[in-house]
Amino acid sequence: MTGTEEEHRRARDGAGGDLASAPLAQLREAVSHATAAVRGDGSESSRSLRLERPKHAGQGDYATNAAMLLAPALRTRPPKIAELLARELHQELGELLERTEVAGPGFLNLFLSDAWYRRALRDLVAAGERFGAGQTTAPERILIEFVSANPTGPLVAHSGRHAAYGDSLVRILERYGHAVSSEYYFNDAGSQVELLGASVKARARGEEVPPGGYAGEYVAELAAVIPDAADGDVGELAQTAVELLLARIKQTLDRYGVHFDTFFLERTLHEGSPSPLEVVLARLEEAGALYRSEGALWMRTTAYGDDKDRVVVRTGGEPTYLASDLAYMVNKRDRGFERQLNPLGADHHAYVGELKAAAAALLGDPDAIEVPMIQFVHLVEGSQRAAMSKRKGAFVTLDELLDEIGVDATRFFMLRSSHDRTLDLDVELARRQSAENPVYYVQYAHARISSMLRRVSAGRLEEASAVRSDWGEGQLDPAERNLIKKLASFPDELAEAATRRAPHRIAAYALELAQEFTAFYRDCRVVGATPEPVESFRIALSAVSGRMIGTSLELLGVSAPESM
RNA sequence: GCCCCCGUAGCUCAGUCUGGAUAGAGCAUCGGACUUCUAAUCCGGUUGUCGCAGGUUCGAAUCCUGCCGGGGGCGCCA
Repeated sequence: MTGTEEEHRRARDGAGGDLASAPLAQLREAVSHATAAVRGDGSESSRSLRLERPKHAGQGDYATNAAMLLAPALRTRPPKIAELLARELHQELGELLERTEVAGPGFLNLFLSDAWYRRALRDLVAAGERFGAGQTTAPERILIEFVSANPTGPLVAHSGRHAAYGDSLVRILERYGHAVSSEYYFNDAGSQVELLGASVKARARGEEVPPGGYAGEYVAELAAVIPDAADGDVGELAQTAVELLLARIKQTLDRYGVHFDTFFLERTLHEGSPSPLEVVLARLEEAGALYRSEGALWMRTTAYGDDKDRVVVRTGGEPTYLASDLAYMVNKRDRGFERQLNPLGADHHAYVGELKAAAAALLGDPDAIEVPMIQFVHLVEGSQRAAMSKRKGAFVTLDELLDEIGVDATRFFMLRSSHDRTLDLDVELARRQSAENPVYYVQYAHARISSMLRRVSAGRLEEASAVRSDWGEGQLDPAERNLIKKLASFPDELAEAATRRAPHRIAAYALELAQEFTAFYRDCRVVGATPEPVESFRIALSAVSGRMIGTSLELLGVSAPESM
């Protein structure tokens, strides 16, 4: 299957390999060929064969560990094998490879010629917007459901991490080549919503909210806004309150730049006869996955890998959250999504086992659903931990956070560290020293490129950005080479971010790219550089850099200003 | 008690999945650079028991085991 896809891809992009991931793909292919030649058979190269960027200067532009991997099979010392690889690579790459060097325990360090760099930039220009896009060899239809905060209050700061993570992942997965749809599961049924209605009514009457009810200031506001709340029916009050809160949540998300393809109402899983919920329970019943105990209906999730069985219908006849999720899971699959992503807060981690078991039972594969754990955000005020708990309504809303530090800084901070790590966000620092935020550094690099290119005439820019190879013969500056290498690594970074569901990789990349560009800007005159081919080369390099910084920021949902 | 995540520079974090060479950024701090291709920038200095201890390996921040510390969770809440 992937074989024919691969062939198709080659046919489409020509013999030079996939343009969208060139030029590193070409280099990797050359190493792969050389490895096969040295091994003496035509077999596929080892998956762990790597082409990496050495950490230290003087160790080449790229290095491969291929010799060390081949050593056991060939029963030869790695340095010896590296020599053989070097010979093959020189033959394959010709003038593109300046020299090689065997080093350390058996690394083969590759020093690429300026011809290779010029060709790399030419490929980057030719790939244009497609660079790094559509790399996956196995496109999937993916539904990612995220935030899904209960409509019982405004979004809190922590939801901002979920929203930024999910939205960025949508963008990353789409660019990687998947068909992605985003969804907000809106829990508008059940006891929590009922309780909200009761809380609103109590507030309208000037009474204390019921035990376990919602005491936040927004409840009083709702009570004031809804007509006749003091005498209203609790169920109707709840619906009205939920609608108002949903509108507010949507408004916040909109401001945050997060857009959902669908808002899915839980209520619909309970409507109709038989309802989707009843259908899925009947199906599980038939499969012998349900049993009755202590007055409740249980699902035998332990038969599907969970560590304990779970209640699906309570003693009182009310379905649990899991029951709705079972029906929801089937609904998603019936809409054609073969993979479901469902990032959850770390406080829900105990729920993962149930979801995996449900996927095993209903979708035939526990991995049809993935549940990335989003760790908490601690808002810090200087050295004090700000109150993030929902207790007594004392929390920081996402809107308040956006008021404080802005959309771009919030999104960047939320995304720049790994989602499975707790995040300390110092609001005071972000507010007071916003000019030193990394996000501004990246944006500034983008604005600077835009400004610089505005000085170049349209014709000149077009000419420089056309695919050409007459960029001169002079020696490139190290900063130019480093910048090109950073640009060339984008497809790998995108692949990493997509397959690991890790948007923070893109944030790190954006920062590194901005740094490399700034170093280039410092060391190399662009506009007015002489001779003409050098200026042309540098204009093209700047234009590609600007586009890649813009693309990276777009994947994060952060704006890329033309001027600052 | 059991389960999950985390522990890397004074602070905030990359790097861990897939072991590789002298462990990286930003902030902070000290010194320097604005007649500029935008100084929201740049240059230079300082900064490490990769929580601890074993193990596997030619090689461990990375893999395995145990422990310590922080956070979260543990049948009819979501």
